[in-house]
Amino acid sequence: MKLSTRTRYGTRALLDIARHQGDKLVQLKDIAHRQNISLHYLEHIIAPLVGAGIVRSTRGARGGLQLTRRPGEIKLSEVVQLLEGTITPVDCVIDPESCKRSDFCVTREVWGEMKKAIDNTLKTTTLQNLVEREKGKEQASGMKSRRSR
Amino acid sequence: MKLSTRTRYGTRALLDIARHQGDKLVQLKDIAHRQNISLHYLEHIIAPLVGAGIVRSTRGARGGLQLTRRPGEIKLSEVVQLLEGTITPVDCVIDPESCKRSDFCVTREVWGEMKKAIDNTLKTTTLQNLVEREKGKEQASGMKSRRSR
DNA sequence: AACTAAGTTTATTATATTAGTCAACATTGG
DNA sequence: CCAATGTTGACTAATATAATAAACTTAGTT
Repeated sequence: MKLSTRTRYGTRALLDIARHQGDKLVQLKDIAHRQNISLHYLEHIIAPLVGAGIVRSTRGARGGLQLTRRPGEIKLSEVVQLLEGTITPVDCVIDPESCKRSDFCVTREVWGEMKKAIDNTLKTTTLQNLVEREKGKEQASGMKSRRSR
Repeated sequence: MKLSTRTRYGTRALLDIARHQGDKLVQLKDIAHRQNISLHYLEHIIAPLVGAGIVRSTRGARGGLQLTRRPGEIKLSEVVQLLEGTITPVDCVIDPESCKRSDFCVTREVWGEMKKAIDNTLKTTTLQNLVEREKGKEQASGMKSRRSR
């Protein structure tokens, strides 16, 4: 019952883009460095996000990545779907045909409820939420060690 | 993000015991047959449940298995914990030391909420709930095809 | 005591998934 | 053109999962 690193890294990469968006494009290289993820691996992770149109990539010098929608309009459920595929404790929950017992199996029902609980968490969180949390955290820790600006 | 078959088979095995408990002990062989699970594999799955004392096994002729508590007192969260270990989308949620970013990582918070949602589902379901659901289902399907008793 | 129906334990194997690396390639700004 | 940057596909290593097999132990039954 683990999320793959694809999903975890990918989510962090998107959050990183959201936070560093400005005039310039955000470069993979920099994301990799800031997030401490292998550049090569990150390339593979970003690919499906670009493919799905959640991220736009610009090649060549001064190229880089940018989000195509506002962070508040990107739900984690969508991100996870793209990187992890449909999340489910068991296949039969999304594909009853995959098990003969589906019709009468009650454990299947519980796993279905589990999936719903998960989906609900992801559906109600956007990249914007994450950005705000991060800002909040930075401020909180900054107040302890530094003088206020 | 899948549950292992251990957990799924194990849950079904417990449900099977709960439903077939009576004067006689429930035999592994019969569970394996009814649930369509390899006997050998089932042995491995039952072991930790016996070890944890949720199930008592009696050896020898006429031996078999029985629950040590009433089904209403066995939560799925406990069963899953024994078979799957602690369920978590990412290790850092239960062990902050496992990642340097734990202190300031906001994706970690979301995965934590996901875990909570999962735990909550499992905490609120008992074997007894499953037994009742199963009985309900059988009755419902019986009404269509058979005359009532 | 011998027999036998269980459950127990340990090894082994096959397969799938995941994580990660490497290298060649394509595009574009300057 | 050429240097910076993203794209793609092939490949590998490590790990986890699922399942099977076989030898072993225990405890009723006769």
